Amino acid sequence: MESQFGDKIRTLRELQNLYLRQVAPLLEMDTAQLSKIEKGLRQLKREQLPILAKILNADKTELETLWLADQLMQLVKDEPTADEALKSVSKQIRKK
Amino acid sequence: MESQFGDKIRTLRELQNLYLRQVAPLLEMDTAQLSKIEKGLRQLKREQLPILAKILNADKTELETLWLADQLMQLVKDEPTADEALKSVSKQIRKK
DNA sequence: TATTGACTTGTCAAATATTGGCAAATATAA
DNA sequence: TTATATTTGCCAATATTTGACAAGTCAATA
Repeated sequence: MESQFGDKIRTLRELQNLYLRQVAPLLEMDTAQLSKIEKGLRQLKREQLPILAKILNADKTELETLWLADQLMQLVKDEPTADEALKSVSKQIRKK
Repeated sequence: MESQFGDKIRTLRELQNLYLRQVAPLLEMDTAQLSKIEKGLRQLKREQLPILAKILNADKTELETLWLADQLMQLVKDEPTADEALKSVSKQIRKK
């Protein structure tokens, strides 16, 4: 599982029987880019998330969560203190 | 509290009675940069962490955790799904 | 086995973002 | 005022990410 977000949007796209070439232009990119995004080799821009959610008829919040989780994972994946750091941030967030 | 990491290394530096101008060159930077790092306006490079820990006579793991937490915070701070995303990553990490 | 359509991969220049370094500004103390 | 420590603003240099295109694979099928 390379990218949870990528896997998800690929699955959703296939469920809707859409081709890359149909979706990509709606995001103003070419199929190559979207292909890479689905494989986790590139990041979708944050502001494109709602657009994609609409295209795929998906829950925006769920996609946002997966997208953010991917970003976080990238940051912590080789960090020995990942667990503690994540916990610490959760705690800080909850305080707000 | 702008930056947990910055606050911490500033405190440690002051405890050791060191000036920016004494520490900065050991990290091959000027005082302005280090000042910004302590205030959370710039990031210390990951690979400089162990060097700084040694200079400040600090626990390397603790600094790593604070440093990583700062990076994570930057990513999630305006995200409505921050909490869920953080939890999800924690779970994935634990599986490894 | 040739063609077609969908997707993937590699490359590289262009666009963005981050950093380094300097000079000037501020602050505090003597 | 002078001296020392730190901060701030600016912008060039560097690094990272992206966009665009071409060529590639793969599977279905004529």
